[in-house]
Amino acid sequence: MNKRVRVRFAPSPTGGLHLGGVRTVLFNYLFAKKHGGDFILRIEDTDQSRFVPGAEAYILQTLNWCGLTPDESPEAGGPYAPYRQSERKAMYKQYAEQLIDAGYAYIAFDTPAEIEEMRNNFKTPENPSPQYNQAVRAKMRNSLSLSKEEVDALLAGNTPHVVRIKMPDNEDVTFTDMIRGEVSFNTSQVDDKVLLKADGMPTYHLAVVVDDYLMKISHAFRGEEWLPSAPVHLLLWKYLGWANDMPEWAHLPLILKPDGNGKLSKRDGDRLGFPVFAMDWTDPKTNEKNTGFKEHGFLPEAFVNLLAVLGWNDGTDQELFSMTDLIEKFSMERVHKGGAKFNYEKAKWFNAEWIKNADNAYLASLVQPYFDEAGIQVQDKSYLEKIIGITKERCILLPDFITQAGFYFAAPTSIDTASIAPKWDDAKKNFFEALCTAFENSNSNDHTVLENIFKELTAAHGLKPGELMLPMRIMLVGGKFGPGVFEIAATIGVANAVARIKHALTLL
RNA sequence: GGAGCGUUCGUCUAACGGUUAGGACCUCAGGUUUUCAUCCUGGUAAUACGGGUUCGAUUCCCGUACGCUCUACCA
Repeated sequence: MNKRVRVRFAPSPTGGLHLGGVRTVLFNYLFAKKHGGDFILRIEDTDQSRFVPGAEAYILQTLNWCGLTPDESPEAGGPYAPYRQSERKAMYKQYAEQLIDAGYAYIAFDTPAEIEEMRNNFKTPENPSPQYNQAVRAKMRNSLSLSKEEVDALLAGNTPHVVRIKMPDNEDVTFTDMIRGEVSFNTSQVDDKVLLKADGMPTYHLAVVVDDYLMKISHAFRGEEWLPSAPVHLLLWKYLGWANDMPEWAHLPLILKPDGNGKLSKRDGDRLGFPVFAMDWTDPKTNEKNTGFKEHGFLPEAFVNLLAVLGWNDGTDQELFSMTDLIEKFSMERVHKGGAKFNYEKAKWFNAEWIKNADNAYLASLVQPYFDEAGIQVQDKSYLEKIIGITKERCILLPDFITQAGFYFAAPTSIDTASIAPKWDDAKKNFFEALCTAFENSNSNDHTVLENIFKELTAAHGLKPGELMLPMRIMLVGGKFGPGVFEIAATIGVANAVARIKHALTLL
């Protein structure tokens, strides 16, 4: 039982990656890295009708942004290529045939209309959605109910058909889930799932088993929504003769919408005003746009952190974890069984914490694009880093730096004169005019020098510093926010400060 | 309808039979900051319900309720 740890994330390329998907990746990744194993990205594109161009590239970009780069993938290749199921199509057929030959599967010729008819015929109040199972399969058109001659004739005539698993009657299938412990299903409750579709493509059920086997997957982690079909997969591993190679399973809890109940969906984000995708995603078919955590101004470290503790903790009070911490401390056994409601307020708190603790140069590189977009010119990189250092504790999301730090680079474009005007009078106006002169004469960029000048002048004018600080702040930064006024004046330079005060004076 | 899974403060969670049921977010009240934010101190707030087992149950068992997932030639 000392086989190499190999795990996979196997999305279908149908759209953007949302919180739940990224967390599944994260837990896979953490488990693999903790055990020195491999993390594989496999694209499950067996449903051509749902294929969305660009989705695969998007998924890969997202993983890279999060720092969850796969060891093997369609792009990176690897010893078990190809990693797209559509390119592995030819492999699945032989296993389907193997199952038919062994009596574990059969060929079914029923058309969608015939199945629909069956469902209508067998529908009762007690059983509103009849399944294609052992109770009805004898009444359908398949290799179990038809004679060999009929089947051969149908096959010779190229009649469209699928391959279905023949679920045994009343058999308990039990397995150990790493999160849930022992889980048990009775085969009578599960239907004869289609294994191979009429177009020759495998369904998820066949493909996941075959590929996990061929790719030597040691642990299979997926969302809780897969639990009910687990017995099908278990049986397939057994029927194919691979029982000894079967991976260990863990079904991850769902991430729920913040209000009400149910799985978090992309619609919830727009409805409640927060991102659910990792990065911006525009559906090329519908042009529907969903915003991402990245573009909202989240640090990837914060995003990974908040996802990790949504359903997992290390048993201590620690909440802030770096990727290195997570790799060291993660364990699947400590993952919760129940779903967790997503809370955007807490998510923002994680980001604020990460911004406060981040390296200034690193933050500068992340902030730069927002400044570019806002038209804020940065001449001196080290100046930017310095400014970020003194403003980062007031920022929750990266775009907050535009308002919290932008005034260090250019005079504010809008000045909140409305907050000054009510108490404005000539005495104050005279004071600020005198202050400009005094500042100019001092030619000092030392905040204590400037503060002393300011205080001496207020005394000379018979005014109180308290009623002049706020107006000065607003003149310098545009509003009621920011670090200490004299620190700001000293940082932007006394000449700039004077220019801003003079400009503001013309507006009052 | 059926099957499976789940259920501790509003939210995320800790407590692997014995705690005044702990922490964090949110919120509220103070303090620091002559702005705002940060920061600091403190408060409110939970074991779904009913039975067992046990000297003792948040914890183990059963039932009930509620919720979720699945019940496709989608994953």
